[in-house]
Amino acid sequence: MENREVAKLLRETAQLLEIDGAIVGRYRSYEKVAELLDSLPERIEDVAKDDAKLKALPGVGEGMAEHIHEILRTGEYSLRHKLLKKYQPTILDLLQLQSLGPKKVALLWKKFKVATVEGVEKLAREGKLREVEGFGEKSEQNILKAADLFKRSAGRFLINVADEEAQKLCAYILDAGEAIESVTPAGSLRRGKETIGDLDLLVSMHPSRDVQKDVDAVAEHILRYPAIQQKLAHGENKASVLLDGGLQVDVRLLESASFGAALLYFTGSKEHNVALRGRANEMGWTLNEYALTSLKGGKVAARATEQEIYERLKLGYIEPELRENTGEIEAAEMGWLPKLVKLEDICGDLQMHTTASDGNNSIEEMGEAARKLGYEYIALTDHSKAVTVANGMDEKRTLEQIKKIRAAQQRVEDIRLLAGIEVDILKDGRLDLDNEVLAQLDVVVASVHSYMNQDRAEMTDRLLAAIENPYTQIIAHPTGRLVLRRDAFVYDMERIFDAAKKHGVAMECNAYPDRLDLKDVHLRMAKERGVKIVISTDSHAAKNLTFMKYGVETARRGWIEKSDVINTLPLEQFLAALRPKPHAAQPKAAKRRQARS
DNA sequence: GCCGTTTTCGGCCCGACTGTTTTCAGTCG
Repeated sequence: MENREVAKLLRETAQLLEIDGAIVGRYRSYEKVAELLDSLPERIEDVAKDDAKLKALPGVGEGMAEHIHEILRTGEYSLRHKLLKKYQPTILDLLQLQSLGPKKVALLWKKFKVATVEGVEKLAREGKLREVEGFGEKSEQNILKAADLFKRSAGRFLINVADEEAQKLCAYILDAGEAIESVTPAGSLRRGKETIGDLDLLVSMHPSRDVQKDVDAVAEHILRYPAIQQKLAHGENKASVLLDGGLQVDVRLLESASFGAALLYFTGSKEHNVALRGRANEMGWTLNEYALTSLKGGKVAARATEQEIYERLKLGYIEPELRENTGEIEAAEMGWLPKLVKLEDICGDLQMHTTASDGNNSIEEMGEAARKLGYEYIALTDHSKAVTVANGMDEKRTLEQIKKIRAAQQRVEDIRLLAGIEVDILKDGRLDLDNEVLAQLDVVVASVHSYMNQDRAEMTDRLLAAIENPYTQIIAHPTGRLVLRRDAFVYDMERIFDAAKKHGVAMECNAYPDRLDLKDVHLRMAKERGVKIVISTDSHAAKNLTFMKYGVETARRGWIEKSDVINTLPLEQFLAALRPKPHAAQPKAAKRRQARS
């Protein structure tokens, strides 16, 4: 059983317990363990084999360990099952509705025995909800809106979608005038998370004689943004709107004096903030979105920048991508924070497609676009023949493509065009092209595009075979997942990483926003096992080359440093870092040196 | 249900906003 499946059962149990009226601590303990599992790099199934190891996890005691054992043994958790029977399996849907939380869901159940979105919607339409204490006419309207949204969208967006909306809206807000100091996206977008639920924008206002007047003017300007579908809320210093695409945006207006505290608070993650506040308390401070202040006397210690708040908490500056409470606070305390890889460290892009298979641009066009991004080299890696839908190349066409790339090199200056391939890993782990052809390529990227539902053992063997093939240099999008659309392949990742390390095969962090594969926790695992990483865009058009930034952000979330990523190396060093080809002719100079000695 | 160099019982992060109230509970992030 996968960690997220176990986490889901525990999280749902927490929600059901809260509806059931359990005391706050009891359901919090389930939530905490669910959060832990979501970020745990090891498989909980493996951890649980050793009961002492399981109980050593923070928040897992005698009782919780027993529950986890039960879930792993039976695939279900009896308390969750019992509660779902007591209510209805659909009752959890109601919590998805804005303005409905566990207390109100419990009330609705008590009064109407209702447990479906449709049921609540009907009651709201008939004006019956207002009979319940705590509900009124306005609540009915809100629930009707929320039910509508629930039906229309799952509610999460790919990072590039949110990023593009954020850039447009930030530029618009800046037009409001001189009162604005800066507009900064916070939240999960700033942390580089693979999907974004809603957008948090912080608008910092210059100090002035009448800040409130400025704030009101800016808020009015924001509410006139043309792409607003619906206004959700509008308070003294906050506006929430729904954009046409369905993305919710929360804009907060604040004075520049407390910008650091606000940025820290609204960047999150929630778990990171909780831990920081706990640490603040222990040190005699209290931390909120306005400032770090002393518990006694309320004296402000820091608020203008994140740096000074971390400093007062005796921590190094923690990059937003690390703020998930998965060890970054301890690392910051010890001075062990990684020096994360940056976009400008990247010297080349190692996976992209041209019109030879399913890309939209020619070799030259890709080369020219990459040169403009300042790269020193790229690998052109079209598909191999097994991917017929993508017009994959057979041996003959691959050899022709190599010639075309060599010829294009004559016409494109200031960037090295490496002849590559994205060769398919067949069902049994063999590669889709003959060794004689693979031997002539500069870069061999291998990946899975078929039989994605193989069981754990088969898929493990298949990938192991591919890694053991002496021509494989990079495994692309290693888990095959599609963000929001398809789950990752199931295989023994630790064995795969160990094999990759042993054979010098690099694992890709695919920067394409629909993939982001390897993902953050797997990258961290790979790094810990000493596996080389490459970050590539998998571009199918020249304009996709800019997706690199999402790959870099994902790598940063995985604690990846420049030295972990081989395409941060200049060309010659990069080529030397790739797995050496079998029987590769030694350079003449090396041969002479050998002869002399 | 977990946890503890103040605690083995009593607390579990904190504040704004909303919509309901007429002083506040619930939701949200």
